[in-house]
Amino acid sequence: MSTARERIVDALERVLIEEGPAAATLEHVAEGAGVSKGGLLYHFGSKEALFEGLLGRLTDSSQDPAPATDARGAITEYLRLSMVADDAFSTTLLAALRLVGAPGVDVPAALSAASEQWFEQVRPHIADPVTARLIQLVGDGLYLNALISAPASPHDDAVIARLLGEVEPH
Amino acid sequence: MSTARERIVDALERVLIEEGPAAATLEHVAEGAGVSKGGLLYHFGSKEALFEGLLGRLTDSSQDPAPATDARGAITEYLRLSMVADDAFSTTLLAALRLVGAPGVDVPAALSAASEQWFEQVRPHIADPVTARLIQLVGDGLYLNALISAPASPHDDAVIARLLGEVEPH
DNA sequence: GTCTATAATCGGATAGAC
DNA sequence: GTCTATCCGATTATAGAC
Repeated sequence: MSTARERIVDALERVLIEEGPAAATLEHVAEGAGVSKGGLLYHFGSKEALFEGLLGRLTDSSQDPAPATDARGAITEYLRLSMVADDAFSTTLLAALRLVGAPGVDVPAALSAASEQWFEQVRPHIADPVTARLIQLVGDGLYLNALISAPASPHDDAVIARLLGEVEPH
Repeated sequence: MSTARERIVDALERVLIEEGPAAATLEHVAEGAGVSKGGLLYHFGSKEALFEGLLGRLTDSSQDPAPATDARGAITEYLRLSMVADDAFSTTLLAALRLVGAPGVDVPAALSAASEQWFEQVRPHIADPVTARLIQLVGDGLYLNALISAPASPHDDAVIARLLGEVEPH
């Protein structure tokens, strides 16, 4: 059974992604979590603290250990998660992206650190640093597309295949 | 001399990028443009209309004709603008990115359309559609990095150089 | 730990003078 | 075209009961 704190952050993510930052009021988030505004404020003493709760989750889940496989597996998983963006980490990340510019919390710093941490799970598998950066940027590009709900391109799979070819030439 | 409407949208962009969406109140934007709240509301009848003013500018500037050069030149310019993000189009685009999720305006649709329009200036120079999509995704990745104020990687130049090599092999 | 008031502030929008 | 004054709803946060 999940704690009230977790349910509240879950609700915050949902509201941010589905209804936007303006809808992320204390009352509305509380309602989504099945508690009252007062109940929410017991767990998070202010709106700022609530947002920091989300950033804390972002930091935590970016440190989740990778299923540690071979290079192809790691890279495929990295890019495919950026593409479909339906796992826990992607959800938290996309929610945090909608918080960029919120007052009192340093969202960019948390996002930079988290995405860097997350990419550290693939980097060891790639010898060439330029190839590594290329793959990271493509992952970031896929997240930007998810942020603006852009449809996937029919060539995305081929792009991933080509990148895989670059780590295991010929 | 710029019109009042233009100065107001200029101020909106500045506030969105430097202080975030929450600071983009009618009064604060009006102050940045050197007019009163009432003055702003004469030009844009509501906050929604103000935001649509920004999206309109995004649509317009994404149709600016490219300086039409060769493939290398077009692609270099495309990626370098995404990287430094200090031109008019990038400023408008980064401001609009902070508006994602705002009520009453379809920011994702405007952003998708604009970024697609913008990329149309390079696509004709690239024969292979997979390479084209790869370059587009890298450009998007660079914009995401600009959105979260992430420092440029020392390998970004090499990434661009490699992509240029893919359109003119050997 | 969770709830129901209530206080205090802020933001969007209207009306009307100039 | 631009301003000031004002209204009204929404939102954050506090106080205190249960």
